[in-house]
Amino acid sequence: MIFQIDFKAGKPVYLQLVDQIRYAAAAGRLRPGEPLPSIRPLAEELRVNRNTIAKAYAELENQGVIETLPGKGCFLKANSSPFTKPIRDKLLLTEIDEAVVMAHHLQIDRDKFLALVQERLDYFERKSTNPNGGK
Amino acid sequence: MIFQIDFKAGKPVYLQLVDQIRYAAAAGRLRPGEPLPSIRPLAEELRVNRNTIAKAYAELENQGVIETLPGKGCFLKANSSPFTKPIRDKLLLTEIDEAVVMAHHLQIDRDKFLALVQERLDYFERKSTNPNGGK
DNA sequence: TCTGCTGTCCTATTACTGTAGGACAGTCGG
DNA sequence: CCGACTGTCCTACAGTAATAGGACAGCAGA
Repeated sequence: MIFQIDFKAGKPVYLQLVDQIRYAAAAGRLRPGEPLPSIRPLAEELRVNRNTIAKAYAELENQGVIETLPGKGCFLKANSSPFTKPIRDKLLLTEIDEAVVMAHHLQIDRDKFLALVQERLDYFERKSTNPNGGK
Repeated sequence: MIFQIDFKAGKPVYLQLVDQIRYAAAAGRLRPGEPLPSIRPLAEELRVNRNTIAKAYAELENQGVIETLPGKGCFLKANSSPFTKPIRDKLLLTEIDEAVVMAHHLQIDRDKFLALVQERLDYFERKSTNPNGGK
């Protein structure tokens, strides 16, 4: 599990980590129960303070993506999403609307958009179904 | 054209404006060539500094959503998106992936997700085709 | 129990971002 | 040409967010 941090990306390091881990989980490159890299070694490898990693992990725990076992480490959760159904619906709707609005402004027509969505769904599904999905 | 600002939303006022205007444009509630509210009156109405509105408009101009005619005002552009095709593709792909990853973590299955996407496409298309789309 | 690992809390500093007010430039109608 | 409107630039201030280092707590193996 290697992460790519871009220090001149403008985006906070801890958020880059959050994104990459969420993405990796959705792509099946990280599997439920699998341990995440421990905070200190990862911090050293990425040349960042430990608290930066800790903040990313804390955020992921809030989102229900990972869980922390005191003294043992952090692990990818099996059943994500601690949120109620109405909240989950709203979260997803917001994301979808953002994509749809973006498509409008980029002048991407409906068919092309739908094709792209299916392609990405395939991409993630294939990866997360295939044990060697990662790379 | 009325905007709803939530001061305790945590989200910056100028970004709330940007979102609402992008959304309104995609929904056809704002039409190409149509003038946006002038900065000062709108600022007064929303109880914000003019520069907060100006910042939102500047951001929208960067995104190619609106254009500014010096001394005259700001207007919704007809052909949005000043970006090259590869950049546009990347922008859209990022949005779509975010939605797909979100769906994964919320445990929304493929069919439900696709149905939601179509529903939102319908929603925006209907609005932007119907002159009284707004409300 | 001691050592070395795990994550966590508290605190401090730094940098940045959001917001604000004053002065300026372009346009238009009297 | 003057006044009232348009948006813009510059500067300043305040709050917050990102990052960092020290000290602490839980677990496991020697």
